[in-house]
Amino acid sequence: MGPRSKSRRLGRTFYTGSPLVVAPLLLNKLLVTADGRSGRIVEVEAYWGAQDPASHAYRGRTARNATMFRRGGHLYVYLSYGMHWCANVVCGPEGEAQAVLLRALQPVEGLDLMRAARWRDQRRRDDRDLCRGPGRLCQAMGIDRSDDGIDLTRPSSPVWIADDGVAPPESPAGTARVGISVGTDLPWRFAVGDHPGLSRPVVRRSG
DNA sequence: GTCCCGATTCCCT
DNA sequence: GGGAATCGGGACC
Repeated sequence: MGPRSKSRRLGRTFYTGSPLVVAPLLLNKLLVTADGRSGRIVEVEAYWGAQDPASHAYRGRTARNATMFRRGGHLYVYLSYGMHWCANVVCGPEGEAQAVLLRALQPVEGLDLMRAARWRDQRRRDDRDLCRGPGRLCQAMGIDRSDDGIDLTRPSSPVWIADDGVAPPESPAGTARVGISVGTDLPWRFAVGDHPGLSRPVVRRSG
């Protein structure tokens, strides 16, 4: 009996909060694909629309970021460095362009599909690298731009988010976001503490 | 039209 | 720890 048998959907209201509320609540939820892949969300980052210089929406609406401006509960997918897809959970009300970047999953189901999607040569590979990093998790889950805009609240969607009863961490510490050049002082990265599948170790600022 | 660079990953050292 | 890969968006002329 796999996790999906006891999973339930998250209602639209779950996604209407701000990214700083939704991001930590997404920890320990399951990202599930229609072909049987699933992974537990262990690392996320909040992006706050027009207020956030690191956000794609900082300079307004474009064809690429249009999905960010929809109401919460949709999937925003974009291409990074010309070769990696990155998946975001849109949250907040319509027009706010708030989103949560999914940075790492703990693989749960469909690991064979994930391995096949990630690696042509399976030798010398570590399953901890399947979904460790925003580009890797999209490759493992088979997510690309064709999934941009799908409804994450529907179990019938190609990708959706399920709650299988595992609670999020009680008070995950916010730490600095990764891979950006502006807004680096904002502690908007949230992770399940000490999880081996994090894209990077959680390091709190000493100052 | 041209130019720069990115919410990254991989492989080598 | 460093550099290459790779390409679309957005700024600017």
